[in-house]
Amino acid sequence: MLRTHTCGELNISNVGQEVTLSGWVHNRRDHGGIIFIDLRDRYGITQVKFDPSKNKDVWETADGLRNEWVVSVTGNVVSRPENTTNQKIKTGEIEIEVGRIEVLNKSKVLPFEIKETKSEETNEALRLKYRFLDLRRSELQDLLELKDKYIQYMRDYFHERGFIEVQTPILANSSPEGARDFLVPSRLHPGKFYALPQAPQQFKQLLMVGGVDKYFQVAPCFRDEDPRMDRHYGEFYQLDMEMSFVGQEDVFSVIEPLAINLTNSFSKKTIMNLEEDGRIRRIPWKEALTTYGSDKPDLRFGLEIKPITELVSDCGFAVFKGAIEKGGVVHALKIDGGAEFSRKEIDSLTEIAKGKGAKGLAYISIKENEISSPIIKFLGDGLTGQIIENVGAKKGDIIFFAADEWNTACLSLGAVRNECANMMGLKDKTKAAWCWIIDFPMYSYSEIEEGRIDFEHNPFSMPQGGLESLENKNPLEILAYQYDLVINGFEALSGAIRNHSPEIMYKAFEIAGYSKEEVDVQFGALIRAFEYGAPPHGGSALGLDRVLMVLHDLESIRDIYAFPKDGKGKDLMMDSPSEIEENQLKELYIKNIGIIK
RNA sequence: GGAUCCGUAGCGAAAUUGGUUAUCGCGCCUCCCUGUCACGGAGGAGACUGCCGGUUCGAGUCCGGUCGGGUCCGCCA
Repeated sequence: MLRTHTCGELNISNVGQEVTLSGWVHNRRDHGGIIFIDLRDRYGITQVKFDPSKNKDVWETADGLRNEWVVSVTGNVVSRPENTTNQKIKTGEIEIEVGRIEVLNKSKVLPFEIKETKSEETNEALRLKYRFLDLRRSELQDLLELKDKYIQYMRDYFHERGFIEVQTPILANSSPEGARDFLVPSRLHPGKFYALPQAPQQFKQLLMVGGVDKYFQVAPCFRDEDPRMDRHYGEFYQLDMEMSFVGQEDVFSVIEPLAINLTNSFSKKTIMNLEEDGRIRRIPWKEALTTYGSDKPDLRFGLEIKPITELVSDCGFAVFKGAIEKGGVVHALKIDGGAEFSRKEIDSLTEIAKGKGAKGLAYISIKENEISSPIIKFLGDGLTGQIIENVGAKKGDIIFFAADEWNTACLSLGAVRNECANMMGLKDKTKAAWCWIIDFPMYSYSEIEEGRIDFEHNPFSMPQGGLESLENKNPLEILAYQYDLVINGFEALSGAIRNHSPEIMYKAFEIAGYSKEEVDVQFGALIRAFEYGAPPHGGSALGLDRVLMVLHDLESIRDIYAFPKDGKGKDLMMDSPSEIEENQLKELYIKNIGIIK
């Protein structure tokens, strides 16, 4: 018998029973005579004691134990003497008087301490190399359990609503749009390759054509792009879903309660910012960019941006005037209490604005006794006063300005807004601010090729107004039934009502410069399927690792993977990626693997 | 591809800004200790200060390069 109970469950009601516990030696306290061991497993810690006067042999074994050895002990549960209970642990009222002990395995001295330390206090590369030790921390165990609970909740949620979970292929096709693919050489078809799916996008749409009208999947997705703090390298999971015969609001009505329930059930955050009817706020993409300078705004704080193009259209400041004459805009961002920013802080904000393409960062700082600004002399006192009044600034505030093309003005002030919130501590960790971003544009100008038009987000979305819009409107003004769900400045979910009509599909691609033949080659399966009675459909994909990270304020998305890759895409524990044998390549009909520098 | 920060015993940090033998806590080893729970006490081992080069009478400290790691930009339909 390796165990009859776990180390977390015994209490005063078990006194008198003989039990067997198995686990790791968490800590050992040797008093010369009596020895205490804290025995640990996933469920908790129980103190076991060894008294030399009662059982010398067992005591001698205990004398030789070291941290992280694995032992099994059998003994009686006894209540602790008065004044020796430990309130800090669940089992602190009792202890085990050991009658029999077996050492199940020994352990080398650990490369880092897991007892009484927080994971972030240890070098992360070392933690990742010894992930199996890091996982022994209750911190990480709790996160694995939490993730399990989220996934369980999601699965139940969708099943209750008539969805079925369907597995889509992992060996799929390379897709021309989007992220870099992971390629898998085919042995049966020399010279051809599979690709790991970046998302089950096309498969789930094909399921809709196949009559599976409510699909979901906890879906693995693979993208070969550089990682970030909120983006795990290579592989991640999405809660993917798709429904037939729905419009945008139908999808929202499935997702909204889920987002709200997950927040309330599993996180300590309070949801703020809901509409009066309890719905999550919907913000058109254009408004989000203008007002918050981002398509994933953090709405835990205000700091709204205001266009003042008309107010300053005739001013004497060449930078403002020049931008407006070229068709650009002037936006103003008031930071309450920002007049206290130092020169150095303003310089660093300027760098942030420049990083988003701004040429500089003009400001008006309203100090106690004076207005300090490098641009007042150009604006004049009168216009300065009007601007201050227009943006509602008061003593102690600072106003930042962006004068540029609309896009650059938005994004640069958005970055400044975000950094100011950091500097002023406005990102309240106890709050969760969800919002929908809707009405994404269908197209935008290509950044690669001057004058060319590209899909702004993805080619599968239905343009608002359908074929008529595509035929009659300026492509840059066509909106898509495309939406994101945002929490605290992070994109949690992305989705769309899809384009299910071959005719509209060809036209949409034609505008982005694809011929009918190219569409047939690259998206042949989908188009062909749509020719056989595709139902209208739409759905979404939620980045579940990222949502957990945000709702639980984790330092890194790596924390919620049992075995994460490091920031360079390596698994330090398994030492992958690794070199392979020559004959493995041969089997795949691949020769001359050389690195092109 | 670019920017930026970091690298000192097994782990976490310090070294008075270029000055003796590189310090402290935890961990490890030995001994003592019968009610602790981050037990306590005494002693001990353990470092080519990431690596290579330079400046200097003298470098953990300054400079150049390189390797490794974190974060950000690009990228992520």
